[in-house]
Amino acid sequence: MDTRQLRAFLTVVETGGISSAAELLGYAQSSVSDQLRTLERDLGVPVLNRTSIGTVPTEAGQRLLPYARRLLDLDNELRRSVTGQRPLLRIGALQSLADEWLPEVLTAFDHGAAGPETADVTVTVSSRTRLMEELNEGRLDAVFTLDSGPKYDGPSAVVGYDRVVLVTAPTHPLAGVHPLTLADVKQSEFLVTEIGCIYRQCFDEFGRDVGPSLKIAMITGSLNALRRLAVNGRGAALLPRFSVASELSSGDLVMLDLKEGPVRLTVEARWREGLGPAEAPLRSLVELTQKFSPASWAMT
Amino acid sequence: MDTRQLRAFLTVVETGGISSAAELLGYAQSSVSDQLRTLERDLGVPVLNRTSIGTVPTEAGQRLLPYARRLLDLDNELRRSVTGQRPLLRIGALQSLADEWLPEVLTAFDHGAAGPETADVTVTVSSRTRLMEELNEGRLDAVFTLDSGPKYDGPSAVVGYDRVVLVTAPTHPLAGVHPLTLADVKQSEFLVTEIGCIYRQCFDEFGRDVGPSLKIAMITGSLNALRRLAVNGRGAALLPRFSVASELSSGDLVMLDLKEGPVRLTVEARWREGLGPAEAPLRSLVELTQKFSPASWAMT
DNA sequence: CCTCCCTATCGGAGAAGCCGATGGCATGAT
DNA sequence: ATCATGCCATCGGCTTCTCCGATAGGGAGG
Repeated sequence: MDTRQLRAFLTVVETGGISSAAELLGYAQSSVSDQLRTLERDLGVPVLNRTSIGTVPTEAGQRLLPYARRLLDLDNELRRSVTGQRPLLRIGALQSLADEWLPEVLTAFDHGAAGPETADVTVTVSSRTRLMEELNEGRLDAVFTLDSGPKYDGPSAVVGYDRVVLVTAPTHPLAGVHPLTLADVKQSEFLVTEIGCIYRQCFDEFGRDVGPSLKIAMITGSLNALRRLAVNGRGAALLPRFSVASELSSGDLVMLDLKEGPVRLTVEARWREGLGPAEAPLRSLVELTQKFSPASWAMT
Repeated sequence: MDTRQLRAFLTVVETGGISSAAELLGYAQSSVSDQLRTLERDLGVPVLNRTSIGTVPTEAGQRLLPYARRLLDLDNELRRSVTGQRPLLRIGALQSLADEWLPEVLTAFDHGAAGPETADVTVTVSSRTRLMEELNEGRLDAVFTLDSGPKYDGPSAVVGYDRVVLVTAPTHPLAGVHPLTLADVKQSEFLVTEIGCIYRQCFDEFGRDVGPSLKIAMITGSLNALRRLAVNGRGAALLPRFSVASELSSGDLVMLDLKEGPVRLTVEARWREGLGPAEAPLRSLVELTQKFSPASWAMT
């Protein structure tokens, strides 16, 4: 049994085909085919169903899948441990968290941690659903996400809270209205992100509460673009407060004092069991995140 | 990375030399030397210190050791899972437990368990210290031992209790004495096992309580030999009651009613964490052992 | 029916695995 | 000191495996 064979198998399953796996791995197609044949001869059981449109795991292959992942993980962990490197902690986060919050936490972690609690940290930015996929498939060790989504049955911890706020540029018509009513809000145009994004979800919930008449001025996939548009007075946006913390403090955006609608958000850390040497650093990091919540994170 | 290389490394460490490992594995000495060189080239770090009297792991090799074991374990588990075999549960036990108690428990387990709680069970008989060694090194998944010995920091459960009894053949002079006093006992000659055995420990404790004048008639390493000697009237023996249960019920041995000295024994199950698919069967087995304690096991 | 994409197979070149034999090196006995 | 012993690395050889490019088969979709 060879890690190459397991990696080949895993890549075939993940890419859905032998040819694509071969290209990804830098082998000839025939070589991967050979490797798989060797693996199946070794195991005594076919693990892949080859069809003319692709290759999918058999029942035995599905049983093999988690083992292949664990073995390859263990192989990486082994190499780090043997060569005396620090353990690797692969975390994932939503873009907003990765942009506005993780950098400070991670620098604090780098400076504060010591002994067995240090680790090399990689951060992967992705959507909530993809983050959970990667966590479940073992490509990530831990994720930080804004709550919601299906239940997670692994270990987790609440890291902090935030609320959703309605922001505009200070020059925006709504910015001077006190107090602000829902009727005023309905006049304005909104900047929103694409469906599936946490911010879009907030907006949709807000829309359900307020009524169906909210006007969408622009849809963008990039959080930074959306913020810049708001700063330039192109409309209002409904966002977690921490994600516009710097704009609020610099005055580029103002928070409207609307009583209705603000949604409470929970920032949660979720991780895998059996992390090995990365477990201690992760726990230390999670504790740090809980202590680290800046003033702007407090629930008001 | 290849399982052969890891197996070679592990065998070298366990046998203390490359030549011995090669012989054990069925390779030529030069082949194992090659395998190790390949492994070290792959890892980029020397993992073995070769000397003219043997080979021992370097610091990096000691870090490699637990990973090698886990990987090889995982490889075996994988093969079982993929080929649809039941998980393997490797248990170890003291000879007395393996002889007098486990057979019935295991047949009950075989007949009663179902679904994911079945497993192929292997039983290894060994001394308490070796059992704990093999458990810690991952060659056994669980052990059943009579308590005592150093603390164990893994999961464990008390499976039952027993007491130590003084037995002789019914024809033995002591058998007719009622009530029996310590003075009577000191007249008799004892059959004992070798140092290190649980029975010998009972005897030694008894000796400390009674006084230093106990007479040893014979020392034997075999529990069966000791029992047959007792049955044939060659002396008295101090043994856990369950280990002579059949002889007591058949009348081949009688239990002397000595008030002093009986020691309480705890039968304990200890197992590893991270058993994988063998965990559910083990828990089921442990529960079964707790329910299964026959009447003769009750503490009186 | 033809085309396209995916995969298996084949033959050859190169690499790796394995072996037996040899030699170096430290230890321990003579 | 010297020799013998046991351990390991190295070398040349044979075999086997690995990988590749090219080719062929076989279903899906136009």
